[in-house]
Amino acid sequence: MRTTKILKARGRPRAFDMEDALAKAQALFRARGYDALSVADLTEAIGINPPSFYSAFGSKSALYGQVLQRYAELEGIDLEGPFAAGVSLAEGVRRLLRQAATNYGAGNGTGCMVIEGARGGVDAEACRQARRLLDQTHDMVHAGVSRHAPEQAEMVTDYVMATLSGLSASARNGLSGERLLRIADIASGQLAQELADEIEEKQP
Amino acid sequence: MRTTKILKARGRPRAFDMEDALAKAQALFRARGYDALSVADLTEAIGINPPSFYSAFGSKSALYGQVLQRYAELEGIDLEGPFAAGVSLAEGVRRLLRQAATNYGAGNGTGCMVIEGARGGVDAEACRQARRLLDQTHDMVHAGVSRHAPEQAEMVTDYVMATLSGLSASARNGLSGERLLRIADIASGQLAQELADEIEEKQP
DNA sequence: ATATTTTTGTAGTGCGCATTACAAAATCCA
DNA sequence: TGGATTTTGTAATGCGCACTACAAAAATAT
Repeated sequence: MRTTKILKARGRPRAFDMEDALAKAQALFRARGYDALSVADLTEAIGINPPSFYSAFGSKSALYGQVLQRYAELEGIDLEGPFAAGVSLAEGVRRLLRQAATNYGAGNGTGCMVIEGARGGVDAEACRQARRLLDQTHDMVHAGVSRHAPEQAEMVTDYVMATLSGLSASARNGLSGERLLRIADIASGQLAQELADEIEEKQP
Repeated sequence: MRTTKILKARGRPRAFDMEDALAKAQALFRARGYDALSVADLTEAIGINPPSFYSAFGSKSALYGQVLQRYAELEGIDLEGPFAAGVSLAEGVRRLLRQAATNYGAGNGTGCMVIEGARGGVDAEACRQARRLLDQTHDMVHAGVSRHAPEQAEMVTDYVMATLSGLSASARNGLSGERLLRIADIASGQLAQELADEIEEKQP
């Protein structure tokens, strides 16, 4: 709708494009992380001065939160499809991990913004903001796994989240999309075997 | 030997214990990372003033390098045993990952100091120092794997390094040693399956 | 036209950081 | 005892950071 922008618009109009600014901030935060990116870096990249920055975004931390949300919406991986009805758990995990590998590999060595942000550094509040999103991801994976294998949900979720972290770290270490996909394939193949063994034990 | 300390010792003697100071610095750097730990934090923890700090360690970065080395020697995982003769590749990887899980879990939510340090943040030089050690680890894993399966060495090494990163991240997320071990078991089981499949394909 | 509202540019603010100048103190060597 | 050497404590230094005071500028509302 954007009624705010079109219908009203009192006062002096903004001299820069908001979407462009958010896109640039997202790319910078994703590449360098919260702590290593200064407000001066941001204002220079956007092409504005500090007062415009604070008037538009409130604070560095607030912009980071907005950008994290934007990243999750625009570039986050699909957590519903892989656990939909008609897809086995092993196959769902395989799809999830392959999707992550492709996604992280396409980021040009940046990995996942949420996972890397949640690892934290100097600013505790920024870390918390990323953690909130990562916790949401964790809960959605847990919910999806629970529908197939409630008793092993914690174990499988632990494994999936650890593998996502490993993929993101490997992406940041410069691994190609192909090599990331190979990691995802090994990781998901192993899980199929593990799940098959468990079923065997319970239904001999 | 410590000849330097006992035989010579000109000038005013040091008023603090060097080993204690290094141990404290190691614990702090491991828990908080390089950027989030200030020299003021360090001097306060050790119980000295800045001039003593710089006289003893040179700089924050130099102390970090020394402490990283110390960590690798004292708490690093064994990269030789798992790839020794008489141990299959799958079993070697299983031992390596279980060792890492136990090690990272014992760190009280700190994960691996080298892996986390290499992820970087604000200070590029500190990141490079950790990276150097992580590259050494990578090369040793690669060499160990190569002796068993030279053609798949890159793939297996990628997988092992990614899993180590995932375990370290999971440890920092607060997972218990038990849950980390379960992740390590699934991950090593998955690789064993993959390796078995490859052999099947080549010797049908 | 005038008042109102919002953004803009210039030029700062205070704070925490790693690091250091300096002189007194504590040891060894002659 | 006196000179050499190193560490110590006090107290700074300069720098980069997130953030802001202020007034001019650019739009709408009446």
